[in-house]
Amino acid sequence: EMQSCRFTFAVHVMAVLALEKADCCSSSRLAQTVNTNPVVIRRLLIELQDAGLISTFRGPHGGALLKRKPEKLTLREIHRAVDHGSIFGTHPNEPSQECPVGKSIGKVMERIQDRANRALERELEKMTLADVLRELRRG
Amino acid sequence: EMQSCRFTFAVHVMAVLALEKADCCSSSRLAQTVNTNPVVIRRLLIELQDAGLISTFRGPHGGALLKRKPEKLTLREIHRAVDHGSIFGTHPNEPSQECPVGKSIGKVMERIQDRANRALERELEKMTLADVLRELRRG
DNA sequence: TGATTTGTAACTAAAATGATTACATTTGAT
DNA sequence: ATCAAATGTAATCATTTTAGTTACAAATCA
Repeated sequence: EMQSCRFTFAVHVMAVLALEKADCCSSSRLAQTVNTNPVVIRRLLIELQDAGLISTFRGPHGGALLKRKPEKLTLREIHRAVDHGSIFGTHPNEPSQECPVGKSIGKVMERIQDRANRALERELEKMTLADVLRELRRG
Repeated sequence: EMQSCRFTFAVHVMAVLALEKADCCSSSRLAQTVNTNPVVIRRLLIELQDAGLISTFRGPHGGALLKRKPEKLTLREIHRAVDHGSIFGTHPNEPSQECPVGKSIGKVMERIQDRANRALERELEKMTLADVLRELRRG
């Protein structure tokens, strides 16, 4: 099903930034550890910055900095920053309005989506970036 | 992000089958209400059948039949039948093994995935096809 | 002034996804 | 037996999504 690695990339990047602490980390260095292109990283950093999770700086010794303690940063926040949209897709073509199911399934699926999304976010909210660092240390 | 409408299609189809009760429903009729091609529906029906949720029959007056009471059929079962895979994608290219984060991030993300998936399934398990029918009736 | 880095646009390549066509197979009715 | 209706299934197409890439202007600091 849906396969975007944006959230995975974002968690990876945030973990590196957390380890660097006060040292700016350039998109090139981040791209190296993630093994992708710096522009892909920069696009991600912009969204993390818009969400208030990091700051970025231009010029020599520029790069990205974590704005908050890892203990106070949940995976839900990272997820919301980079992964909009919802878990399932909706009907690409409008279903038949003559059929009682087709007529109302849209609204019903919307509610199911909401519940599923909230359940996902509740779970992600239980995990912090500090938890990720802890597990990384354990290998 | 990920956008497959297979789960939405499946819930739609199952709701129609539930309303039809003992009458077989052909892939063409289902395709009409979903507004897609019969083959798309047939491929879906095969997976629902493999999961034991419906039976299909060939020949004239053939089609699909619900195998279980809607009250005893959770959305989780429908989801598992048609939507394998996981919520987020993983690194498309192996991250740098020199970086402590790159080295272990795979395992860590796997655990996060597991937790997220389980949370999603727990929520879907709380909803039955009968609940969907009830909401459809309310409009 | 020059080196370094972000921000951003434009484009490419690959993968995923639904839609479509075609046809063999099964089944039931006449 | 034959015919019509339906599934099962392979092959292909078109669209969309996604990551990756190139290029360059803008900012920043030494």
